[in-house]
Amino acid sequence: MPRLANDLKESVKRNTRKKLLEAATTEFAQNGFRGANINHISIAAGFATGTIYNYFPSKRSLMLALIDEIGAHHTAFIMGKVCAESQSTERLKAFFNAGFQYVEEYPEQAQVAINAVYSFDAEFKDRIFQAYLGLFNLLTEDIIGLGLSQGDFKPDNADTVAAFLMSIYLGGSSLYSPGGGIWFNAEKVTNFVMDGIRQPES
Amino acid sequence: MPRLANDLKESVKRNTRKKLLEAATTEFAQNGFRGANINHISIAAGFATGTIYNYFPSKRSLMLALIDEIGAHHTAFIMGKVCAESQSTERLKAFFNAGFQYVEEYPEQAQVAINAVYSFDAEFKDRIFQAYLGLFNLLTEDIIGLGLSQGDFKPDNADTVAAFLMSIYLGGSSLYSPGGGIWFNAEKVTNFVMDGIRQPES
Amino acid sequence: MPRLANDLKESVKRNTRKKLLEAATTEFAQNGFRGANINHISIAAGFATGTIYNYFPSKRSLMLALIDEIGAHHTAFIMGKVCAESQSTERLKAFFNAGFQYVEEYPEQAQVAINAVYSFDAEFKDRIFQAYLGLFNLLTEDIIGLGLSQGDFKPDNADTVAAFLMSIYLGGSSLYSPGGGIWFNAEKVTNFVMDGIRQPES
Amino acid sequence: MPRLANDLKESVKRNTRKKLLEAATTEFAQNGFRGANINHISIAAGFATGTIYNYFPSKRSLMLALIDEIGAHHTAFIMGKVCAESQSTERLKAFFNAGFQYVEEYPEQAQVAINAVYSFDAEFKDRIFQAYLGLFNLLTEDIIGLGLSQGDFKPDNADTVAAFLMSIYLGGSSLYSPGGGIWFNAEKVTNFVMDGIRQPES
DNA sequence: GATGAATGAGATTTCATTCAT
DNA sequence: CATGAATGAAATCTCATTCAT
Repeated sequence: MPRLANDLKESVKRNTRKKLLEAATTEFAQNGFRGANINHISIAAGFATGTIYNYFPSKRSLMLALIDEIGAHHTAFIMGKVCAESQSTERLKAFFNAGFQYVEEYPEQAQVAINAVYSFDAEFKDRIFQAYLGLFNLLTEDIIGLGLSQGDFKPDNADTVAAFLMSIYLGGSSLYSPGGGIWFNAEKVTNFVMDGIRQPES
Repeated sequence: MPRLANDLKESVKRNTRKKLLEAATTEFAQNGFRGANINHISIAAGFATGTIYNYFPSKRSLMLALIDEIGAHHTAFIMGKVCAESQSTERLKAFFNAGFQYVEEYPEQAQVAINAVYSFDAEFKDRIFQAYLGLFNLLTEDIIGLGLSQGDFKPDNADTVAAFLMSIYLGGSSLYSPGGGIWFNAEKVTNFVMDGIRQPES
Repeated sequence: MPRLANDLKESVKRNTRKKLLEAATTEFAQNGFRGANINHISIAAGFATGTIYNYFPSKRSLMLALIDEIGAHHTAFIMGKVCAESQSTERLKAFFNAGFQYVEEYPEQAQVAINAVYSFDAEFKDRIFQAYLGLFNLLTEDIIGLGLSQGDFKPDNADTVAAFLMSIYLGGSSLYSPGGGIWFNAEKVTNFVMDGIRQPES
Repeated sequence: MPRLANDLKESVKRNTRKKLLEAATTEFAQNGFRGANINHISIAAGFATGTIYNYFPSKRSLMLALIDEIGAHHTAFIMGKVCAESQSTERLKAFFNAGFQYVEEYPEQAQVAINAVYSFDAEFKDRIFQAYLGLFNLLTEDIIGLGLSQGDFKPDNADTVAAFLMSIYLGGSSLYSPGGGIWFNAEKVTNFVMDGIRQPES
């Protein structure tokens, strides 16, 4: 077979997979895993009902793939903005800024991620934690760890602080409702948090 | 019909309803609303499948009733401990203490409440916010408002602060896993929060 | 609950189960396991599609239950006629007579049993062998064993002869086609077989 | 187009068809007609899913072609060995010998043939009987007929005896399990049968 | 009021077949 | 002629709800 034909097919497949994942994001965000209808996803993506099974062997595996996809996307989004800063304080601010911005720009992806975190399904929970390990490490090492070593933050266990900050991010994101904005803005949250962890100037 | 017989009947009905709600709590906590099986609930409560429909016209209305029940219970539990204190700072501490204690003592109720908060179902979301209005008011008026008027807390919008504190409570509770305890304890959270909202002594 | 109401319900259930198994026999006989349609079975039995799942948790378990049922029925049918005779030769004749008679009277049950024997499904194969163990023992002990001890049959390994006779029965039954009768009759088969296993008179 | 190119094309097509039939044999043997997956067959044969439809218009027609193929092969295999003998008794022995040998050497082909015999599908049943007509005739005329005319066999209706022998062959073959050999060997079966049909020496 | 057998719409998944490249 | 992505009808199974007893 000619090289071009092969390339074309690969690109068609990539495109179809992308469309399916996009449609799945919307469906899962609106209806949750159990409420989502696989056939609707295929149709919404512009295909016949069966097509999705050429790409994902089951509804469950589609969800897992989506978790991976979103975790990577979300992490990369925040990581990019955080790493542009060099001061720990600025990085923390960037973390919440980028984090809340992600929720506003990609509300459906955020919703799916939250679904997974609060899922009754152990596999989903495991997978989402895996998918966000990079983000957790970013927080632990490149923000809190840096702040501790730079003397910007009060001495404390980095993991505990990270868990706390993640839960603040999670709690804040959960309260986001499209159109209504987030109840409290990133600036405020950052200031608040900074008050709690800042090393008092002596 | 004699008065006593009527009373007995009423008491039997109340008891049946209570058992059904208890079984529903467990089922909903473990499987979520969509995953819950109405017939299993009835059986687990010690009745036949149809019995539940003598008390609740539908699965949905059962869920709504459960949300009301849990909201009232949860609010009363925290309110009792908070109002035993008179200082705003102590009240705030009591809020987180009682709050996390509730999650540990009634993990299934807490799980159902969290499910409802993160539900895709607008009606559930509305209802849970209604059910927790009392708790929100407690926070806004009897803790933060008091702290502001007592000069313990930095001037700020009470609602925003309340939303922030609720989201911290929510985030913390969500991370609770039975046996593992809560990732960060009430004391730590309270201290942290206090650092953020305390009026600096002049 | 009154005793009578309970009895009534039990009898209703037994009746429903029986109707479902009857309909299943016809459907499986005509279409095989894979070709059979569970919904058609329920409808043919006079119920809604879901009813069958109140009695059998899956299509597979329905098949297994049917195999058990047919095996017991088939074995009892032949055993009754065989044990009415006391001479080994007469018993052998009765075996083929009753065996072919069963195929003619219950062609669908026979077809389902044959399906199971030739199934690609290891579980079905195992189960049908279990279900016919009694018949195999009847042949081995109460016919061949008896014939050997009575000196009617040529000395040989009883199990091997039993397997051979079973395969003759199976082969003969398989060739049965409704309306066309069996290609060769029981008398002929018995005589034939007798020639092969009879102890020559000295 | 040059002659040679045409020949080449023809040979390629024959080869492709052969590979497809081989893969189909394995798939049908393992999973039966309904359980077989057409796409798997194409892939297993080393082609794309669609290729099989360039050779067979449907799954059903593939099965029918396979039945023809196997019938012819099976018949030729046995016929060759039988016709090497001239005595009816030796031919009968050769029939069972070759028959059981075929089952051992070509277990998948044998399995497909047996499937077809016991199929619920009238068309498959008809076709397999057509495909084995030659073998049946061989038995009727060149073995039993010969035995009768040579005075080796007891007078009887040749067709009935043939049907009986076929059913013995079928029963024996069905009991074959790879590795375990056939429950009773050709020698034994032949002796057994000979006892039944031999003309007693006067 | 309690019972539990029956209901049937709806969901996931399979796979023979098509057809544009 | 080969390819393989796409198709969509059909099948199994679930379960909230009903209703006669």
